[in-house]
Amino acid sequence: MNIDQIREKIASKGLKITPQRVAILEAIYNLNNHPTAENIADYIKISQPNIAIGTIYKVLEILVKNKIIKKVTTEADKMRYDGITEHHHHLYCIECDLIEDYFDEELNQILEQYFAKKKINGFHFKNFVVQINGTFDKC
Amino acid sequence: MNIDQIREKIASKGLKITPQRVAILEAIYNLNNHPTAENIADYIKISQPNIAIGTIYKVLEILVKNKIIKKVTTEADKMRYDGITEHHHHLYCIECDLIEDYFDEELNQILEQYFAKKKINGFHFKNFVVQINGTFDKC
DNA sequence: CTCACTGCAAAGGTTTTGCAGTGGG
DNA sequence: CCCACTGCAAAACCTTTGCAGTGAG
Repeated sequence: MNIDQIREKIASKGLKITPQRVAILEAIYNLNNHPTAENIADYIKISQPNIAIGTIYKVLEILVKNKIIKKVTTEADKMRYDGITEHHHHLYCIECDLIEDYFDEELNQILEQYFAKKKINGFHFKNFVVQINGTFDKC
Repeated sequence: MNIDQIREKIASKGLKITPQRVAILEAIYNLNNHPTAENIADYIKISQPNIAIGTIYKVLEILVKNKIIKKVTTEADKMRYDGITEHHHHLYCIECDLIEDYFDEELNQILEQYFAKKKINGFHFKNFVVQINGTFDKC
C-alpha cells in the first residue's frame, strides 16, 4: 500500500486528507502487527513530531467508523488496530501479547456452510471471527 | 449454582472463603451476562455495602488465575467476566453491547477436526473461540 | 495465632473532551 | 473562505497498588 493508495482510501470515504491521517494509516499498514495507539505514536514521531496523542485517538476513531481499519481486542486492556478489512482470523499468543493474521479459505468455507444451515434463535447472523489461541515458536 | 457449590468451588482451589469472594462469584453466575467489574459492584452493593472496588478487581484477578472464571473482551474497552469455563462461543451484538453464550457440539467438532489436520507454521495450537457477530431481535 | 485478604485512598495508564487556532477542499 | 481537523491540556475513566487493619482457617 503506497502513499497514493492511502490518500485515495481516505478520500474515498469523503474524509479530508491530512498529513496526520496519512501518517497514521501508513503506520498501521507498515507496522502490520495490530499496533496500539502508542505504537503508532512512536512510529510516526519522526514524520509528525508535533502530533498530539488526542489527535491519534480521534483519527483512529474516524478510521474505524469509516471501516478503513478495525479494532482488535485482547485480554490485555489496550485497544489495538488492524488495517486488514478482508475476512481473516487471528492467532493469539497466550504467553506474550503477539497477534498474527490467519487467512484460510477452507476455514471460511467450513464455517460459512455451518452458519448457513444453522439457525440461531432470536439472532441475525452477520459474520464470524475465530480466535485461535496457542503459542508461537518464536516466543 | 447455589451458595454451597460456590463455596466449594472457591475452596477446591485452596482459596479462603470470604463473604466478598462468594458474593462476587454469585453475582457473576446470577447476572449471567458477562458483567463488568462495575456491574458486579452494583449487584452486590446490597449484601456487601462496604466492599471496595479495589477488592473486586483483586478477587476477579484471583478467580481468573484459578480458572474459576474467564475474561471476555469486546470492542468497548471495559473488561468483562464469564463464569462458564466449559468450551463455548459468544454471540456479539454489533449494535448494543450484549454478549450471549453459544454452545454447539457440532461446531466444536467441525473446528477440532479442522485444526487437527491443519498445520499452522511456527504456532502451537491450544484452542479456539468463535466470535459470532450479528444483532439480537430483542435489541 | 498467623498470614492471606479487605478497605481505603492514592496513583497509574489509557482514552476522551473542550476549545482556540489552523489548513484542506 | 469555511468548516473540519489539529494541538494542547485537562479531565474522565478503568484498573492497579501500597499499606494498615481484619478475619478465615
